Amino acid sequence: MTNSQRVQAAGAKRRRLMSAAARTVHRQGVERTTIADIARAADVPVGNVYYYFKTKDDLVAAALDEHRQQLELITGELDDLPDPRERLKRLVEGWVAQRDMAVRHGCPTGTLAAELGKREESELADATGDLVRRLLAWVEAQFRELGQPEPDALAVTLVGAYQGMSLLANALRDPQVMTREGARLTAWLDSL
Amino acid sequence: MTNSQRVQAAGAKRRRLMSAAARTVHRQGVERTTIADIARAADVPVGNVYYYFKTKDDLVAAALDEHRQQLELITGELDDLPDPRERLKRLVEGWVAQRDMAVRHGCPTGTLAAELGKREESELADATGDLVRRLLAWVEAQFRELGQPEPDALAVTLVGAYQGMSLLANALRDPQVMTREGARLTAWLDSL
Amino acid sequence: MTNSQRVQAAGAKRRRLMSAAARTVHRQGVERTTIADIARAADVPVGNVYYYFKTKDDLVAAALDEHRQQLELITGELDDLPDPRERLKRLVEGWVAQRDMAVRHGCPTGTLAAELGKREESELADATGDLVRRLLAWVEAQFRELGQPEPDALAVTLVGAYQGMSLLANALRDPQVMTREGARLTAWLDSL
Amino acid sequence: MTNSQRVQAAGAKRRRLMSAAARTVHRQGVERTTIADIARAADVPVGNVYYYFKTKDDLVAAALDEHRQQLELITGELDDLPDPRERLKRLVEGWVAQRDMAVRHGCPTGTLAAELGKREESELADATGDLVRRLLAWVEAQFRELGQPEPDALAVTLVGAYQGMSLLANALRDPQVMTREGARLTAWLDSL
DNA sequence: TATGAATGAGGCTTCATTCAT
DNA sequence: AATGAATGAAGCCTCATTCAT
Repeated sequence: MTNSQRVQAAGAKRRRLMSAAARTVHRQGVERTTIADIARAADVPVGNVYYYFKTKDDLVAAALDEHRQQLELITGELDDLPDPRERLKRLVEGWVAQRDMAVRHGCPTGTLAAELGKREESELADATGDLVRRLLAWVEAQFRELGQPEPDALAVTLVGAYQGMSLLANALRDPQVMTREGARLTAWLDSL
Repeated sequence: MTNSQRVQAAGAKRRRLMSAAARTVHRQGVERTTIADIARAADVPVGNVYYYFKTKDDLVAAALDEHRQQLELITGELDDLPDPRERLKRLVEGWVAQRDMAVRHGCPTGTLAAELGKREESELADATGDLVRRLLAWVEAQFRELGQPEPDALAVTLVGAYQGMSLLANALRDPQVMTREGARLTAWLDSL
Repeated sequence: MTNSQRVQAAGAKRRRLMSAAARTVHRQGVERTTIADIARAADVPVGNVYYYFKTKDDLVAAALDEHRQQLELITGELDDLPDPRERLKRLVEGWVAQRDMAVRHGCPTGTLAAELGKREESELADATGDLVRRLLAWVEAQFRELGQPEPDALAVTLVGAYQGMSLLANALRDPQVMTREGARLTAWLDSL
Repeated sequence: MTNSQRVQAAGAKRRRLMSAAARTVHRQGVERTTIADIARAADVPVGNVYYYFKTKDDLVAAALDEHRQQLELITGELDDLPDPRERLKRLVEGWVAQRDMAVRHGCPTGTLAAELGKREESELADATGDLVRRLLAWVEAQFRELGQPEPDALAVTLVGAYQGMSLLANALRDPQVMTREGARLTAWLDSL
């Protein structure tokens, strides 16, 4: 194995841990996820986890970062579309497409925010806030490009609707919540 | 102390524990709340808690029940209003009035749903679903009384908006989310 | 078992833990002593230790307190002697009598001071300092009663000699260090 | 890099590790010092430490050796003085000159002895004993040269006083202990 | 020799739950 | 019913040591 391969492998391991952390925390919640759970999911010996992340909170932060990357990937792709309205509609489509995930575990970011939001003076709570703000900012930019007044309020409405429908779909174990609300949001975007 | 007083005191203790469980779990989340936390908040010796609730999950169920009682209290009062539209608007008003709580700890039911929704095959998850359904049913009844088509979808929209705005207000630590979205919902209800 | 007996038993357990902590820490040093070591020595289940002491440092503080009690017991008895010179000579005698302990593990307070003195801004370091000061204060009082000038300096000399001879006896594994130095100190006290 | 340069560099690394071990262990104590601490202080990668020292105990032994070298350096220089009394007085002077170090971390050898002396059947304990004996032997030689009877006992007294005053200075965080006791020892040496 | 990475044993601590009165 | 105390199963984290190259 060459040096660069080793570095790559090491980077890969770190990334595996980040992804495993994101996945496991989404499925089980922060507090019900143990380091051992994440280690197992990443196929890494428990003791070795601490070589990459000093504390469990660091791993949770990494999970947040993973979601941030996901977000940027998605919005980055949507940015290729010429029409901001189309971008928003595709965003909603994506949410609906993931409805089964929402039914089982809720929105990854939203449930993380709900759990971490209870911590006071916490870096993790702040980081979750940042992540949410990032999504809001992107959505707001689309509304602004559409020439809408109060694009920030519209962004809160749209993202809030997504959070609400994910939470209800999860609580009711009903994917229809996602499809129906998704359709409503799409219609609403078209009506603007 | 007479026998009936003792029974009453015991009932009071149980109720104190329920209320303390609801309050503490709302503030800290299920997993970060210990039995000792609840016992302290209820001013009940730890060992005694188990006389009233066999397990921690039972206490969480009791917290859910406490929220259910709250819900019934509120909807019961609203039912006194003659106009269903007014009832819904007052409901939204109540949400906005509690914005500081939402900012600090989110919606009690919603955050509980987010945390418990991760559990599979869990009575607690089911119970949370029931609680959410109860609210939805009441809201749906109002929309039906208003002669709206698809009152169930409208209920999901309204309650989802509440869940979403609570989550965002909490994540962003911003009460304005509640006031602005509240105003929008009120206007929407007026427009129906 | 009556209530008072139970309380007594509980107190006894706490005291057993304190004594075990003092003994074990003296024998093994702070860092090489585990909570499990102390629990075993006190015949208490590990988990139960935390009912009495919140942290390991608390247990070490308790060990210090145990030594403080020992010190007060000893000086209290010596205070019954009418002559302060005699008191000091008996103190030295006591040190020499314990020479085998010194050879094996050094002076309990001194070795604790050596180990904890490395911690900066530490309550334990402060507590050790207090304990040392207590002994110094008592010795100083005797020298003052003897009409000696600079009784505080003499106290430092005497206690310092004790610490030094204990350390050397331990390092050299030689009880003679204690007897010879003890004799010298006795002669010195007589010469004042 | 030539072969000899490499060997020299390697030797330098080894020496750097020894010195770092001595310094770090003196500051933090044996058990609170990690291999990583020493590696960092020596600016050597952790994994590389084991090329020079097989175990942590070997590193501690190296620290002891470092102190032995220091001792020999000091006594070697003092041996240049013609008068043994002067040599001893200068030794004491050196101790007092280092009072701030004593206040912060105690005597390097003494605190090591206190910590390692608790180990039974330990090579490290033996090695510490040897180091102490070396100092005693040198001091004893001076007293012998001065024609004092029982030079070994006098050596124990002097070195013991040093250990005692270092320990007290450290425990009380008071450099005055060093200056006052140093002055007393100097006067004592003059009086012999 | 040099080095980042890996490994696993063990220590501290928490906490739901049970026990003895 | 009431209560302090007891119990033990985890969970998080550290660290000496080893490995692979």
